[in-house]
Amino acid sequence: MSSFDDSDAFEAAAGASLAARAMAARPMPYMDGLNPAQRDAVEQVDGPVLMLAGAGTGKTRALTARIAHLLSMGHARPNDILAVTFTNKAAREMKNRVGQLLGQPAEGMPWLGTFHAICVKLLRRHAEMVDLKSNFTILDTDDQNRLLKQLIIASDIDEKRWPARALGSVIDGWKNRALTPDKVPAADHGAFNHRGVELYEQYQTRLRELNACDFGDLLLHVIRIFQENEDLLAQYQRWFRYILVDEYQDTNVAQYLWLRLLAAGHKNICCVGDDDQSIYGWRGAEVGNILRFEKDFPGAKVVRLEQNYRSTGHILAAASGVIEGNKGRLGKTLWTEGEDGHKVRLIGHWDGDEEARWVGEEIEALTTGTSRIAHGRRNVRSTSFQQENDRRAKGGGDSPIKNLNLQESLGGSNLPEEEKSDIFNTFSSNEIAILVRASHQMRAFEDRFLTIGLPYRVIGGPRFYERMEIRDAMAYFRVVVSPDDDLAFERIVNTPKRGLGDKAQQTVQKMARSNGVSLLEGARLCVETKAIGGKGGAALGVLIDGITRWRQMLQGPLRQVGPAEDLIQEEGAPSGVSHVELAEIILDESGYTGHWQNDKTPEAPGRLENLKELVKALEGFENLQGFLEHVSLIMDNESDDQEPKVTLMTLHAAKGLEFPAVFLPGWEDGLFPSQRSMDESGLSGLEEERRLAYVGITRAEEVCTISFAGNRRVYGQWQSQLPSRFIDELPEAHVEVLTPPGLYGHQGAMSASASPVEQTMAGSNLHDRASKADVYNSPGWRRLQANQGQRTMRQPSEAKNMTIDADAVSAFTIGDRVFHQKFGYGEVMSVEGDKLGIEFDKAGSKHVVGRFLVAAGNESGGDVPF
DNA sequence: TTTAGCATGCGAGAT
DNA sequence: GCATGCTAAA
Repeated sequence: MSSFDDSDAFEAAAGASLAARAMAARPMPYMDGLNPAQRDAVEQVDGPVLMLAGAGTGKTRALTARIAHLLSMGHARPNDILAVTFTNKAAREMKNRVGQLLGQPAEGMPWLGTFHAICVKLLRRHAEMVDLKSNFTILDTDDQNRLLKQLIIASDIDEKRWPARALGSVIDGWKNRALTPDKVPAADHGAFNHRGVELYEQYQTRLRELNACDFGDLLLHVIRIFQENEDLLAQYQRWFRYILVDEYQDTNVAQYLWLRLLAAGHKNICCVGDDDQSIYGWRGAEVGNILRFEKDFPGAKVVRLEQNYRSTGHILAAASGVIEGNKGRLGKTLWTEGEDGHKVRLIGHWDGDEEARWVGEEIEALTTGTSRIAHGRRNVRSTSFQQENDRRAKGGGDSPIKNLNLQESLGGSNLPEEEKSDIFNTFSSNEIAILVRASHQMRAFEDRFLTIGLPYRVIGGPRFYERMEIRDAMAYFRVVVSPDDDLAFERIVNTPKRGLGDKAQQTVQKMARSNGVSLLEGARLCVETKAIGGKGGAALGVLIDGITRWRQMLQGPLRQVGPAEDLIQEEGAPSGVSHVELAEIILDESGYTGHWQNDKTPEAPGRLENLKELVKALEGFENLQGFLEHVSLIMDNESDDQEPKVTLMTLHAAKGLEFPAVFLPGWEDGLFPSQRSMDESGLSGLEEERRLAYVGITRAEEVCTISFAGNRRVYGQWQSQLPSRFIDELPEAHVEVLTPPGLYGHQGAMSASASPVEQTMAGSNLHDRASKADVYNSPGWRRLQANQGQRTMRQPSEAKNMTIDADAVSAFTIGDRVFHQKFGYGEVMSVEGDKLGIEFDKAGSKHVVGRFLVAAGNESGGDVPF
């Protein structure tokens, strides 16, 4: 515990000078430019405060100003403040911005972080109170699933019918609700074929044996420690004199309990959030927490931030119109001093491909200034964009893995000068985002953008550390650092392939179990006793020798991993090998790098690239132990490429972001709102979807374009779609209905038979929906319907075939110059069916599927269907 | 033991 | 439509 006291003293000193500096310059400079509501939220220092911050109302600004205020007015020292966020990104951003307000980096805020990071810190100190050692490992979802799978199989349950993932989410659900196995209510006992609770219990036992915990445990263990040790809790209550919580609407029951315990004494808790942006119910968030705040904390002051600095009047009005459909809101009305701007644009398409094609064309129009919208674009909006850019330019962040996140996810910071100069006449690609409900919707857009050569980036998907190669590499590091890490050993023992299949691995398991040793030791015994012989045994022997050798190369006398701040690198490592070099050696000598070098699949170069990045990331750490300590909590996936690109992501991923131009495709009932959401959660599911719609619209600063398609392929099957009910809820006065020019009727008649699908499009449904809402009386809407009425001839499947034909491989012959999104320019060397052999200028020779290629230097022809 | 070929089933995804 | 995971063959 001594390190705790020491670091506090140090941090207090640092904080005092922070505050002094800020004060010396001018009293309360952080208040500059705050509106009255924001000031209110900043100045109400004591007692419970709920800051209801609508989208784009300067929430982070107010929150960081509040921290600056607490510090510089002497209410608190940096280590007196507990500030929790959900994501590392948010924590980083808050740190940076507090630092900026105070004129120097806010290094000394030890308790600003995510719920999980703070819990890790607490739990390392008090691990023994919950039967863990302070060097416990944190399992991620993947580890968790493998462990659960073992338990399921051991219990003689059919893993096919009852997959580990399902059990994992059941258990996570319980942990989100702070339910330990003994507290699971009877109503839930049927879960997982009535074996859920029993398996949950076994799982917890295994975790304790492995000296490990999962993400949920981080919170639950800390809660238990607090509940069982009044004195300790009281101590922390005194230490954390001021508590701030970001995105309070996303807290789950466990987080709520955790906060309530800590705030119980002084009640100086300031929660910031927006009930209208609660979109994470499916992962345990309880909107109820924010709705109940005033009951939970009697006498709470509620401040509403309603002045919006982001979006135009029409966009705000459209968003407000939609969200008003929800019941049980705390209620806010966003307003702006800015212009009304453009109305929200609405457009219908024949099918998903046409929607993607139209969006692609519209983006080209926006970026080249040929769109009507782009003309006369004024220099008004960009306060927020500008601020964001400034912040990023200064930023860099204090993250120890800088290399991986030089830029925030959108990469907007370092536009070349010429881009900046005309940014206000047209839109840069960086300023445009396409936000989809489900990630599979992205495919159509990716295909289209690759075809027309429009640069795009996808946000989301697997994070860096979730990638196979990263997890493999980390497993190697883990085995070297802690030889007892059986889960890691299992992962790497036959990766790359060493001829050690199920049977050999079972032999190792048995050997380890009967001797009561780790798998690594068990494997050693297997080799020594020739229990595993032949080729496999030899390879295993090589691996074990390698691990032993690498272990000796670890710097200094091996110390078990403790709290990160206790890890002090010792000078003059005996081996003379830095941990970065060691990492390279491990990956090389294990054959792992070679494995990917020999791999001919198109992903292999990317994976090698990722491994390089991983090694680079190590530079930011003192040693391997320190790296592993932090990595499961903080690695993220942000690339540092500078080229302006359109952003493609899910609505969920877009929360908290903003873009001058936003496309919201796929507004069709069943897709959005999602059928599954409504089936599972009924009205509350629908309301969450509606909040998602609200989040989507409010991401847009200037131009918001909603679209839907009449036909869509769902799991390979064509389905006719109805426009989303949320479209009916858009207030007419703020919507402009577009008809895509030249989109319809260019195909020519083919067959007169009208399928049910086409009748839907042509006939009553669209029309009924429109007239029922009595919204779309504009000429554009009528024209749209009329045009659709004429088009009774084209099968969706035929449309698709035509697209394929036009895109087809045969478009390329040997000798053609081509472009590939990932590998760049190259020349066609061979053609085999849909696979093309390409000699790339930079990336060497590869086999690529034809549809990922674009004819180079031929943008206008050949590659564009129709 | 590995891998090729077929059956299966599908949401959003921080920590 | 495609990724995942199993069974059959090499």
